[in-house]
Amino acid sequence: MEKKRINEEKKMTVRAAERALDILLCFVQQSQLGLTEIAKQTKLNKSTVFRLLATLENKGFVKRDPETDKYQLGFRIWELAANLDQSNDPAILFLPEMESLRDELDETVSLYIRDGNERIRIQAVESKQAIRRVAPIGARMPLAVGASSKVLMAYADPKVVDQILNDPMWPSGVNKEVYVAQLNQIRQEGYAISIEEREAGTAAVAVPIFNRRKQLIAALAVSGPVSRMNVQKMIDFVPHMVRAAEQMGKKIG
Amino acid sequence: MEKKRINEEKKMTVRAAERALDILLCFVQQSQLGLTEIAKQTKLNKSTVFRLLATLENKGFVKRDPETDKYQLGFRIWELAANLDQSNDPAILFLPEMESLRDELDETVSLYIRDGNERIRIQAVESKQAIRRVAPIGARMPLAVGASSKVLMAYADPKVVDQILNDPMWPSGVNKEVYVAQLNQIRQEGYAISIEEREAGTAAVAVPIFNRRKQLIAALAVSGPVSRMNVQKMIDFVPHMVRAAEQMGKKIG
DNA sequence: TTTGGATGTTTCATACAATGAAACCTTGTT
DNA sequence: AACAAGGTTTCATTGTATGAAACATCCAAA
Repeated sequence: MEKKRINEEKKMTVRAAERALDILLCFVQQSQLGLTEIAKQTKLNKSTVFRLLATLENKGFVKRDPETDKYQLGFRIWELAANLDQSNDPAILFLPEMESLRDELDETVSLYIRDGNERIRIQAVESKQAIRRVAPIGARMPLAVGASSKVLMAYADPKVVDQILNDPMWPSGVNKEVYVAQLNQIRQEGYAISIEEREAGTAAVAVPIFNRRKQLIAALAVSGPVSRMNVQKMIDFVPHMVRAAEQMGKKIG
Repeated sequence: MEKKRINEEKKMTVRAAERALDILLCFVQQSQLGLTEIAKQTKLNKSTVFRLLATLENKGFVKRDPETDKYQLGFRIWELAANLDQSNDPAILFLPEMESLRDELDETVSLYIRDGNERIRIQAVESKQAIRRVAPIGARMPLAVGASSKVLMAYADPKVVDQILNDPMWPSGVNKEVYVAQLNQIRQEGYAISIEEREAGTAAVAVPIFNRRKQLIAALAVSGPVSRMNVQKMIDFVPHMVRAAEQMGKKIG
């Protein structure tokens, strides 16, 4: 029962998986490779390479070029690459919570910040339902309409609100008194709802995200087609959204 | 007696590698995942996931977010994505035509190929309308239902059709006689229509794409919410789609 | 035609690598 | 302090990944 003490460091890795990844990495240098070539580069047995390639092909990570019969990377790499971003701003930082919320509520979740007299959608994760609210990241919208706009305004500095209300660009169709009254109500209730306010067919509910100093960071919104989003349902969403917003707030310095 | 036993479904794949790839694929849907979450999704033992993740991390395919301590995709995915050969891939080659078609019809356009007894959406450009058919690339669907499925089957090799119809996985709810009759009709008319066939609320129309030798390359589909997609409208789409499909076919060798 | 060399594929016995269960940490919450 | 939840490590057992070698295919040269 003697123990092998070859390596001081214990490897807790899986050899077969390691080899599969090594094979994938061969394609960093060359876009097309034959089985034998790969075996040579990786110093693995041909049979081993054959089976691992079969596995990779099976899962769509590599495919064979019908012309040359050689192997090349498959579509799965695109799928993965699409999900690759990271950084430190809220748009990235809050993504996990937004995804959880999307999974809970099954509707599109968006994140907005104010920029001047507009709001910007800085992040979004969409519902997985075939018919869903689609939310392009980076889109700019007026602060006069929409649930998220009102949340951003309700918790903004009063001076800023004043300035925006008196901006010549403020839409004449939106009554300022009514609007200010809505902001008061939103501050009391902690959420805002809009139904086909900015966009036909779409309804949304939004809550504020605060940092630890109770300063407004962003607005978190859930939106979908009016056919699925009645008022009661949106009110039921609020506690979930508030909890998510609190988690997000803790993440910020 | 039988000389050719095509597609002896014998697994020549490596389980450990398969599982590692399954773990990677979890990140297609979520950008960050904990070990336990992954174990749940893949139905693998925690220890197994731990070791495979260690392997993936070691090779740079995943890394841990210092903040959340969760796993996310690593830099290696970029290296691979940079080397994807796009030149002869219909999914890339046909993108311009698909975008034009989307702009013409203002509904989501998808491209499907057959893979075994399934179809895969290898490319999609979505309608710009807020409420739209959303079409994740890479999605796999059964060949038994849906407009694109039937187009792929209608123009497939009869032997292949036979094989798929007799596959034990064929859904018992789909009558084969009716199905085959539909395939005949599709061949005559040159297009297929489905209304809430595979997915509630969604309708689609599909046409075949042939290469110069009149071999089936892929199926081109336009889909949207049933509220916008009535039968007459879809029939009106067909000439536009056929023209696009012909352009695409010419692009292929 | 035969020969050879270079690919890719399949078979098989065997060793040992991968595995699941359970114990063990760590961290945060009540 | 007790608990829960996520992550890590250990260990015996087995079944799977493995290399060697045979087989198959192709193509080009003799």
